Amino acid sequence: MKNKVTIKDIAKALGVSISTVSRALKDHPDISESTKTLIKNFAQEINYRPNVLALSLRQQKSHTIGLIIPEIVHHFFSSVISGMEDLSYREGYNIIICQSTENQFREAAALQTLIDHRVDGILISLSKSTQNFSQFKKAIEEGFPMVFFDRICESVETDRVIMDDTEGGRLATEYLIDKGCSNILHLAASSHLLIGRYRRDGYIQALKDHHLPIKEELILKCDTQEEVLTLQNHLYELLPQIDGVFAVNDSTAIALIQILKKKGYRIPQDIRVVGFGDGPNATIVEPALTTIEQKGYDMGRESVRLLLQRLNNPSASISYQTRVFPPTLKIRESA
Amino acid sequence: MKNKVTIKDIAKALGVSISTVSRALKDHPDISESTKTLIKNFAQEINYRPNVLALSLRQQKSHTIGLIIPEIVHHFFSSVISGMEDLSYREGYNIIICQSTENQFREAAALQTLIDHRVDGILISLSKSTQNFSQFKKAIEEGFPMVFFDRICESVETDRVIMDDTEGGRLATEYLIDKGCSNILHLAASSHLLIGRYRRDGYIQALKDHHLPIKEELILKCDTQEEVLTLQNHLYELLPQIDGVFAVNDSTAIALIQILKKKGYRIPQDIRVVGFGDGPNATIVEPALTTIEQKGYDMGRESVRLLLQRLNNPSASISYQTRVFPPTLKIRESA
DNA sequence: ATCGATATCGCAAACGTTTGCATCAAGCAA
DNA sequence: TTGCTTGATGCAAACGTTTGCGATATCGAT
Repeated sequence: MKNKVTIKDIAKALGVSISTVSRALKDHPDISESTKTLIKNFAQEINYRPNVLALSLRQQKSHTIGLIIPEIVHHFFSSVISGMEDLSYREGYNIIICQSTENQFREAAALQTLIDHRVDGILISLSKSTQNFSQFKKAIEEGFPMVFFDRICESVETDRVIMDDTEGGRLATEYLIDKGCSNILHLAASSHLLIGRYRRDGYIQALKDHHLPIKEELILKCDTQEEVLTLQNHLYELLPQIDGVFAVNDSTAIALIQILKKKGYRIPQDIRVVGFGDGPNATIVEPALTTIEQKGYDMGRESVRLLLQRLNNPSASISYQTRVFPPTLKIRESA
Repeated sequence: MKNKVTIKDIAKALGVSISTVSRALKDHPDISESTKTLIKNFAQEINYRPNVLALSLRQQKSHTIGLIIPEIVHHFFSSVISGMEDLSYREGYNIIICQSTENQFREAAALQTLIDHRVDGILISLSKSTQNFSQFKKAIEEGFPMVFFDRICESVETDRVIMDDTEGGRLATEYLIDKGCSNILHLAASSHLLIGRYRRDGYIQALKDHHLPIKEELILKCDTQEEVLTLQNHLYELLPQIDGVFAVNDSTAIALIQILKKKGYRIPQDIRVVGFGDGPNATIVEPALTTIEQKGYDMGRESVRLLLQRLNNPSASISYQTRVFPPTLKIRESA
């Protein structure tokens, strides 16, 4: 931060004007070749680097994009970040990262901070607790480019990158049915979380498709490892009547497998289990988890692709797009 | 980014000067209470937000810190990021994240980008491939605040946050010895990676302490899941003569356990295995992995604490500090 | 009435760039 | 010589702030 050399220093040292230096450095045709090389060489020599802050202020463009993410320590999300970083790096953008920790107030603060920082656009996956979307709507109405990924909100019109959660839920459940299960427990996410609702919808649809009864008591809100443990006893009571489980994510599926095994259940012989996510744990648990693959890295890339596309299209000509990633069932041993 | 209201707009609307608005908004004593409330209310009303870019440029301080990290998708590193983000959020700083993907050129580019962005300081964990540290040294000499964490470099003098890897390696190995192992294989990281060397040093020290022979052929460079698979045959040849394994990280330990089990070895009865890291996988693999705990979140927090401490101490008065986190052995079932 | 103190406020420079426009000299045609 | 074009460069405003200093008005004290 100290004694950084500026364009002004170059001008003074070479006895030319600031504007000449500026133009020379970016090959403006008005500047003679001789002064250009003179200035360029000198700049190189003293290791001149433009001040991005000043640039951003001047051109009203920061080449920075903001990211709001629920939890960084989460395989899916960190994969998403990785994909985002990779692509934006290639495109000359930087990412400012904010973690909402599933807290809507912190999420709101993050949005404000990012806007204050004049990021060119924002990538966001909603926190579980967010119920009020007015600030997002307002930002978008004001023309702030924003793309929602994974945890989106249907009521705000904008670009989106999601996967087909309904189809994922359907696929998972149908596979269980095909394997002969008829009493399938669904460990679900909170119903106001869209992805949770969709996955449940898929579960229900598969049951309907195969003319199986939908039993409310077999849909249990339970979407974390911890929750599996707290609901342990209730789960044990349910067990005798079920022969398959579709869990809303891998970690609950795995936690469930662990307590099932402790009770002596054999998987998949006694109970079949399928998860959602296909994180690295899926191949470590025994039996290896059959689960829905979720392409975090690709979704991350696609999100910034969509954002940049909008940034580079000055006019709001193109209508909002929704990219849907198809789910794939990774068949392993647990079902 | 569009029609953002500025301090100038407020001035014009209220018929006062720009400086008055600026001072009023920050409670400068020169401004009368009446104009203060007038201006503040108006600013609130039209939802004025200062332009952080302009601020940063003016005060030569961006309230932003740069992070260079090898791989985001890695439990330890994502925990570190999480801790960093949490603390810097509290302290009013933002984080710009760059991923080196274990590539020294990309790492160098990231450093330059961050400096160009005038971040107030940099947090970095070196890529595996980095051998040339001149740019870091230069940056530090120029007074750029930088703290290295985990993957540090001894030859550059700066603040550091590490864990006692030697002690970790010693602890792990000694535990194996205590359990009766005398032929212990070490799956090691590349020796130019400092943490790899230290963990190996700890391994050797434990052997020496207990008067066990150090066999070079039992130290194998193998630090990823993939490498375990490629070295599979070589490992199988080694197996008959060993009764314990200390792996440089959890994922190799787990990969090893998996191929051991495939060969019919019982763990820990036939071979004891201890890992390093204590990620979420450690409790999923069977048998649960005995491993060295690595406090990523805390190390992340401590890193920004150290950095902010230096930022807030204008003079370079305080000498460089190295924070060392003590390792803890998490005893489970694999050893 | 004069003076100094005090309270309020505005001017303008500065942070590091970019860029429209003006300037100036040289060259050339008439 | 005059006038016009062309090539090369500099001036200054602008991006949105902060801040040292000067300006003005008010007021009590002498």
